[in-house]
Amino acid sequence: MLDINLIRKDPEKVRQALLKRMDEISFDELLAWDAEYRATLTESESLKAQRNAVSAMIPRMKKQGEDVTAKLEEMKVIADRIKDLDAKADELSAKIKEFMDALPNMPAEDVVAGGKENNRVVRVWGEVPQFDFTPKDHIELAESLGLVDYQRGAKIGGSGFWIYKGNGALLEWALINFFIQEHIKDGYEFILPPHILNEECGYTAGQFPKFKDDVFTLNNPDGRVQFLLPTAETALISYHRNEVLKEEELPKKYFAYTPCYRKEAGSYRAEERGMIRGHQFNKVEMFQYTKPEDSEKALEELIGKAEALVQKLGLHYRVSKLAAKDCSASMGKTYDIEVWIPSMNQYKEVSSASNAYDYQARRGNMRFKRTETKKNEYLHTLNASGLATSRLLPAILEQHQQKDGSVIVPEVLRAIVGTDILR
RNA sequence: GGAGAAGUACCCAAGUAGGCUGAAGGGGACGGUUUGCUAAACCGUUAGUAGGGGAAUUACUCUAGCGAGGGUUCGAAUCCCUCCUUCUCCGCCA
Repeated sequence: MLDINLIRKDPEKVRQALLKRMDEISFDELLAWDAEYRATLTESESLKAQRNAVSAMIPRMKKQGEDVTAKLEEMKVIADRIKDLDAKADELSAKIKEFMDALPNMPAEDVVAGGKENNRVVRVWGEVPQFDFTPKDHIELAESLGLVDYQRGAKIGGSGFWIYKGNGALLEWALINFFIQEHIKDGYEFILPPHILNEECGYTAGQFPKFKDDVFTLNNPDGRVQFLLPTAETALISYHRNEVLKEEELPKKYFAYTPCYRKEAGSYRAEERGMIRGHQFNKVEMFQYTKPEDSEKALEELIGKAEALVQKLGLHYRVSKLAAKDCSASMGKTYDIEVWIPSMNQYKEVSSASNAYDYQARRGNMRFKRTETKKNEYLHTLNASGLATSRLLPAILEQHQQKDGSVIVPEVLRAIVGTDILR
């Protein structure tokens, strides 16, 4: 949610910012509704003031034995008028909210306009691995090493599901555990949230109402909206919903491990076989609530942490700064970490680090009390995957494969996997 | 799943034959007096917030607000309805 005051004050500035990610946007209608809304409110409130005054008089008049029937009649008319005005105000405010809800975040100053094609690679780490043999893709490796069972995954869950088994399960588990240990070392608090969330979580995150179709919704007979989280961010953003935090407890740093459940309707591509895109994947997610002045620095911290993890796994990757249209709607600035998948001859996202600024905080009414001014201000919220394990596994298998079809286990995972090499 | 009870400010808690109770009292916190220091005692402060009008960052003013949302009424913390949450008991269960 954007601050409507910004639009009132300087609609053109907001418009220009949004045009980086939208084809067209006009605030004329919104501003007209807004003006009418405020006029209606002013009238209704002054009538309420009158009503309150008279209502206070009535018992006193009664006490003195005066006749109040004329006053009662008069008030009846005012009460009706108030009802009408409030109904009109509610209607306008609903329209305004609907409009505001649908607006995406404003891209940061330094975020360029346009889509994917304008994403800019800001860093590359390591080199594209060269093989003196014909490398296998991760599906072949996973099956030949007995790590993943795609057939039975589809049998029990449907297409887009797979099963980790044996050393594959251990490897996945080791990744999750490795990340958990690293985040704890860095002072992030470990959270295991519910996987089924209520509607407000989706609204606060910015997935609702626009992107409702992307998530698995429970079929509740009473019509109550509950859905499977598409990322732990959706849970963590609501952790402090409707709260006012103390300035001295900021920044709040959390991380969570959850599977992520996504419909991914229509987004399959032939090349994205195996574990590149599924309906359920594992991810460890970092999250920060910060003061406004600290969020830029926090974003750099998050992307740095995520990169350090990929480095410790010895995987070649690059970092891209996304153009405005490629950022998700709630985010003002996003970096992606993309890891090299040899068989695809492509980089695939394993982490996305974003600053939502106060966009989500407004939706979820999350503030902190500034000690100096004693005023409440909106927090800034940031999230970063650290990391999506289900996409790392293909990268590890493919990048660390040997001529004989074995795979070298990254050193940091060996204690849990229990072996240096998978064969 | 069945049956009950409850949700009031930082915390505890009073408050229903509807009307100067936007809210008694206590605790805590903060400030002060006393004191060499601490404790104790005493005095004082402790709704904040959101929104509208207006000054247009600070006066002023109005509105809303007693879990949330509706309703009845001239007027609701108080009456009615729906929902949410918590607690207790029963059932089921990792």
